[in-house]
Amino acid sequence: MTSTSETSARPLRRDAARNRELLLAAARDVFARRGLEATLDDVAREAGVGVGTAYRHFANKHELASAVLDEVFATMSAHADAALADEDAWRGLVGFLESAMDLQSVNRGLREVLMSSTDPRNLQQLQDRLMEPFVALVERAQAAGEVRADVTMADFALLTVMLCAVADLTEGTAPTVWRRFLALLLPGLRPGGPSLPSDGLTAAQLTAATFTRCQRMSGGGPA
Amino acid sequence: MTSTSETSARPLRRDAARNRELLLAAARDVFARRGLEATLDDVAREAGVGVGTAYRHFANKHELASAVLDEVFATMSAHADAALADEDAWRGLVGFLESAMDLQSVNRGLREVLMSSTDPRNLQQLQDRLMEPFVALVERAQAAGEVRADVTMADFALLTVMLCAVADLTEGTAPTVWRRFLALLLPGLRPGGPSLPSDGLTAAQLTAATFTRCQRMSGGGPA
Amino acid sequence: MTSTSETSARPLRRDAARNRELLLAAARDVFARRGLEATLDDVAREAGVGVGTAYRHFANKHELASAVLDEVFATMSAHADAALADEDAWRGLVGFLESAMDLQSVNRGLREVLMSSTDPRNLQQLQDRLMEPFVALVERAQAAGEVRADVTMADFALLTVMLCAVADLTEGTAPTVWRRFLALLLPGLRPGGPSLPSDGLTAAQLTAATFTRCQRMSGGGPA
Amino acid sequence: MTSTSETSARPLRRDAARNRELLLAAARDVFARRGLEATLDDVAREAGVGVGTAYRHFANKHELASAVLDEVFATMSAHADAALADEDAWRGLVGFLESAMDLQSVNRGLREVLMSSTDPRNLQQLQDRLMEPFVALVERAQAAGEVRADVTMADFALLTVMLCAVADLTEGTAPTVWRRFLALLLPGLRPGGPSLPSDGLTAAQLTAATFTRCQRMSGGGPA
DNA sequence: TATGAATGAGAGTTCATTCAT
DNA sequence: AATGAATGAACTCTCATTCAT
Repeated sequence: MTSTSETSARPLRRDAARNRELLLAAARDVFARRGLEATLDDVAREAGVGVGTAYRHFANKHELASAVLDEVFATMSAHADAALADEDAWRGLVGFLESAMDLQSVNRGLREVLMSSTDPRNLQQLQDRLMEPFVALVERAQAAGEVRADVTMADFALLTVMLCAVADLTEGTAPTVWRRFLALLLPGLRPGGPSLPSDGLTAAQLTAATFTRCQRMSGGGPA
Repeated sequence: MTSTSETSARPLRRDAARNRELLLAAARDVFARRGLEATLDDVAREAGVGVGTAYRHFANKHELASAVLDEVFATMSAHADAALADEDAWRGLVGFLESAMDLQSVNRGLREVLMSSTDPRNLQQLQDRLMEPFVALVERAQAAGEVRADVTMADFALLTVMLCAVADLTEGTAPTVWRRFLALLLPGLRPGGPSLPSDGLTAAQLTAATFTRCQRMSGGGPA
Repeated sequence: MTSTSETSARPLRRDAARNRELLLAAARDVFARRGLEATLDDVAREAGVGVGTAYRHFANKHELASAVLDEVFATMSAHADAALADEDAWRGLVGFLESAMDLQSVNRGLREVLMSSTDPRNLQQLQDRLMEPFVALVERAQAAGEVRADVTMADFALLTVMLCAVADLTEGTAPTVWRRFLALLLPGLRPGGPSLPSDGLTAAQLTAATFTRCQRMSGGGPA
Repeated sequence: MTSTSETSARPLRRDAARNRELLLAAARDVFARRGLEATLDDVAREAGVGVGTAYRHFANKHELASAVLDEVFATMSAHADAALADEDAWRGLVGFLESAMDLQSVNRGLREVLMSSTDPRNLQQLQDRLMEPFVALVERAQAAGEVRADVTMADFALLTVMLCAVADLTEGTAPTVWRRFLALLLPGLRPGGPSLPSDGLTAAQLTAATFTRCQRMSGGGPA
């Protein structure tokens, strides 16, 4: 479930996979607690290995962070899929948002990517795996008349970004207040409300927005 | 109008106060455009003075940023005061939120403090000057039956934080979408809605929340 | 004479020019003795300043090395100009080659650039300043019937490269043997010898050759 | 023919000698193409074995390079021997030089050792196997009156070093120009020319020269 | 008082070599 | 005997802050 990307035809490594796991675990922890600006040395130390080891497993800090975040995105995608299985379109959508926020509210690094849109690669994940079921959830809810027609998928995406901001600020003191704001936001998305100003973002605009900002991590980006 | 907080009994010096203004102007611009991670060298260069001069006027980068942000907070306070002059409690409150967001949506550094709650000092500003009329606005609106009773001033504060997150992401591509989400959020704060989960933050909690996170700027905080 | 590039309209820096000189002196020494792979930390230490200081004056190691080598190229150009003043075309040419080798034979870093053709920028120097009088020297000697017609300027350039190889090997033990090989090479370049195999390089080919190899220094080149 | 120097009384082991061959083959290729700064990991990967295996067979990167270069030196020795079989002393000598350069012109690593005189060990090879017939070739040519008397074997050695410099620079663009310079150099070595400045190196000096420079490879020499 | 040069700790990354499996 | 993961010192470059001029 938590196992990592066995990307290519690599047969599997021996017990050195243990270190990879140690590193991923450390990265999960460190990046979640201290954000993505945490040092690779810190991660390595937390994992109990040398920095060089980190670089054996991951090309650079960015790759390690991506690996860790990919896992979360995968989990979120799974949740989105599961939400589609709910026969109640609205409940499915809301349930997904909550499950996504459950993850985001305890993961500072995750919030940072979502809020800062660091780089293409993560976005790829977001789009390829998550975007699809996410869009499906929204459109299904709209088709079912549970969500107003003039709302876009990007509205829901930005909704979680907003809740991230709340979670960011309140993680240490009131880690569940985001639920309050979710509750505040949802009614406005149901049909029947007053018309909304400032058109919602198209998917393309959302992508553009997330692409626009600081793509650098480790020197100058994916390199 | 443009003169800055000569907090204590310092009489004011010669035309070297001009440098202070130059620095503040540069800092306003640079921090607004590039965020607080901009270099003090950059600010000094933009101001046309040496870095040393910056350090003569401000203890460290943090202090300069604070000075600049204090101005904005002062402006926001003024807007809050003005909003209290509106006889319509709800319109006043909403008008204030919009004016605050007008400032925040074009000021990346400002958004960063608000979203990250860098340090005590800024908060002081927030509380001492802004908080009071802000609270008054909210309470007046509640007294007038325009805002539901179980909503706190912190809810409105976090509301702007959330919109900051939106503005952050869309500044380059759709700089006014935050209005859409403001419109989405406001109805829920009016009386008559369903009860809200997860108690709103008290003022103390809000303060605490903003205190909790990354106090470091320049090494490890105010030093 | 040894003063450095006052490139632009910079009025002149105060006594911090002293450190620049210290750095250049140290770089001259260190690069000449140990070659270009010497550490910037080493240069800084030798100069008695911190690394940061080095980076204040020079964007990167490459720039510092270039600055030092530019000086030498300038000196070589001056020698070439002086050689053109000699009314004896052949003596002028040979004198220039000897003076160039006098510099190269005691400067390992210089030899490395000449032999390895590190990067465009140095080449620019070589071409813009040195190439012109060098070509003039050669062509004048050819016009005077002192150099065979089928010899190109590149032949003389490569001739010094070859002597660099000798100097490289014998610097510590027999620092003047290169003169022996110069004496060995020169007769062949005079008119009347047997035809030479393998066409001489054109100027373009020479440039191409020097461009071809390892352009990286400090990560990935001039960046 | 392809088997390698089993120096001492080691009987020879099983088919794990195959790995040695794989490594040598890979090293031949990699060092020839990319020079001696190529990574041992690269060599191992090219060989299809682990780095550890490389370290089982060779004490360090240096040893592997030496082994590979020993082969080339052996080949060169063979060519020298063959050249001695030519009844024409001059033709034999020149033929040898050409055959040596044929090897050197396509082998960057080889040129690097010859030009940089990395360490004792290689030199041993050079002296023990190559030096002897080389000296014989030269002396025979001198005895035959084909080479001027004041020329030493070291002159011919340095001659090839010089051509290496040319080859180094022109490998990618004009891989045969070295022949031009060989042709340029040879006439000067025949009897009857003007006396040469700067005494030629003695064999001892040549050895000393090659010993003098950068003995470090892998930290600080053979370790 | 203003300047801007100097500092140096720290970040990301590489690679020869060692050693557990 | 073979593997290839682990190590960690070394290198280049950045930037907040100090201090000599």
